[in-house]
Amino acid sequence: MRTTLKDVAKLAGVNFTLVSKYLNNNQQARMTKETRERIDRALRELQYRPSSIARSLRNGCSHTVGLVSGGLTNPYNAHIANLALKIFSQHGYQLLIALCEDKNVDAALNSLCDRDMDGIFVSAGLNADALPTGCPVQGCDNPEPVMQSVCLKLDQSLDEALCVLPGRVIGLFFHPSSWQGAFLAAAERSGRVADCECRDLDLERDLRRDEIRNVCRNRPDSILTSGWETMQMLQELCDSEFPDYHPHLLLHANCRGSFLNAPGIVGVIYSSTSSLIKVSCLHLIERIKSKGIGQTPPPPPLPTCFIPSDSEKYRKLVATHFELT
Amino acid sequence: MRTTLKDVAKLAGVNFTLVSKYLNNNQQARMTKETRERIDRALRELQYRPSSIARSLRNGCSHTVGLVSGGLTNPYNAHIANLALKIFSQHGYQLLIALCEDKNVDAALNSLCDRDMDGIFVSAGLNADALPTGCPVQGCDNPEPVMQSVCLKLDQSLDEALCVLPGRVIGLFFHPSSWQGAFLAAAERSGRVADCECRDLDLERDLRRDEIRNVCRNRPDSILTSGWETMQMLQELCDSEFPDYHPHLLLHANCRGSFLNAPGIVGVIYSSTSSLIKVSCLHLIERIKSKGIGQTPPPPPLPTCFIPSDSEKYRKLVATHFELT
DNA sequence: CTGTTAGCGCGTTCAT
DNA sequence: ATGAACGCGCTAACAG
Repeated sequence: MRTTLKDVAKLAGVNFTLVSKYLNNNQQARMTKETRERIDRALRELQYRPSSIARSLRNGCSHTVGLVSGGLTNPYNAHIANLALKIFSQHGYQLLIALCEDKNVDAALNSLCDRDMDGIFVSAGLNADALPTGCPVQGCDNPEPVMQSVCLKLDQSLDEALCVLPGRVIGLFFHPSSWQGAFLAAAERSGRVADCECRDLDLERDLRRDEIRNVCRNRPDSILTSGWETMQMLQELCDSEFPDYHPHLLLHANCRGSFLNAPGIVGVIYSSTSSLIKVSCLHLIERIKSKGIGQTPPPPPLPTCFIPSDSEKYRKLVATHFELT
Repeated sequence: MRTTLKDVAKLAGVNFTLVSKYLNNNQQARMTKETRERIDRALRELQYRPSSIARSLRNGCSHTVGLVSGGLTNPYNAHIANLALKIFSQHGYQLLIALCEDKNVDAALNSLCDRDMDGIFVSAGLNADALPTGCPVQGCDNPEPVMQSVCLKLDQSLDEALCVLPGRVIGLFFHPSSWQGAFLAAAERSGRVADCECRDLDLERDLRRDEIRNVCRNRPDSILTSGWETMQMLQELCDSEFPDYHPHLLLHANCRGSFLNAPGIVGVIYSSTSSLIKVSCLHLIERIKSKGIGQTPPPPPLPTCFIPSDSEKYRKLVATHFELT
């Protein structure tokens, strides 16, 4: 049997609500020093642990947020989950992870709603059709209007990047993300719409590979990829199947490491996934706390920067072990 | 405001306990077909979602299990967490992950106990000093007596392995795991206690590296390592700092991949981490369900097998992309 | 300063 | 077949 407030109260010889007060109002709960001590002693003697469930029921919030994530076998997803876990726990929230198969976010979202979440965080690259009402849902780098998201501010970086990418350039991006829109807009600004093409990458490894192969067959002068995995695949493919094809490469680097030294890379657009996640998590916490009190204005997009491969900054980025940032 | 049973009942024109019955006793709740339909309609119209918190309070169990895990940035931990997530959710349990810094498992364990877990799963390589009472705690491959665990059955594999490892052999293992004990016992059986030495690996990358370097300085004829990361480090070190040192290598492979083709490897002791986790998770679920009814007998140790590098089996293991198994 | 009371949403008797 | 009452453990408003 579980030890409850009443057990503690009985042992201390007081009413159980007094114990409750002692627990919650520790500072300003004014009572005899003597009773305070008696309660304290009983508390320790019985090793009392408040029932978080009863508290949740009473207080109307569970201090739990859900995370919709792709498989943790993917290091990118794992990195995000790991960080979210830390941030939320630092702020007194527990994190419940709901894995979503393929892109079936709605099922995961629903399963979380059945569990009385205070809020839901949707990992990068995922998008839902409809949002279950009831608690704030926070996406990240998701420009679709379905849920609130902190996005990447890419315009300036892309303008600079396009200057060093000659000829026809194909952009390979995951969906949803800020990249598609920003890339097309940058193409417009630079007057190279005819040269710029955008393709969506699939989450599944094999399909992704196929798409990259298609691009190689197309032989654009430049390729702009999203993430280090895509870049690796691309280079493997070029080595094995297109040994005489050497496009100009630019990638979205949310990581550091010596692999950035690979030939053909003319630069990166750098952004820290950790920052993005952090800002997003904190904003979700804000939204949870201000529930009903007032709307929390969405945070500004996260700045990124273009780093050409012949710069000092780039050398620093390269001179480390591989790690997601 | 949240829609409750009472709201549904009001709309359906019945008492709210009837709705409850309809929801839980779905099969034997005998009522007029007509009321049944009315309830059903109201249920859908209001999009009613039962409060899992209230249910938990009432039923005395939260259908939640905790997972104490190291950082998900480590692919091994991520692999375990990912699998545990799937298994538990398949069986109707949600998983709450508590990250533990360094080896401070007790803190993580305690934080989980404050959250009314039905059970707690402690990831591989982690051990606690004392166990918080109140719910079953399940380790995995943890031979320490602190918590119940499914371990690896290594004796036969190690006997075979020792036959192909000449001279002085050093075993490098994480702690806690079945390896230390099994290795020493095998040394005893083979009459080579004097030749066999056991060293514990640290979780932190740099310290681990240092220890491996120490071993290389020692120049044993054979090295038995635990896991692919250790093997990689070892090979990197040999290449860069001990180019003329070429020990016989045997590793605990819980993975496949072409990297097993590395020179010096004379074989692996193969085991599937997935199987270990699966068995452990299912056993924890058993223990949770049989709470008080009767003790659940611990499952038998998980078999492993020795695969020499000149076998057909080995070739198959090697001929794939890297993946944890 | 301390005790009484009500109710969070739900499931389970026990009456009707 | 349906409804009333009770309690899971806790907090907050109100009395004494």
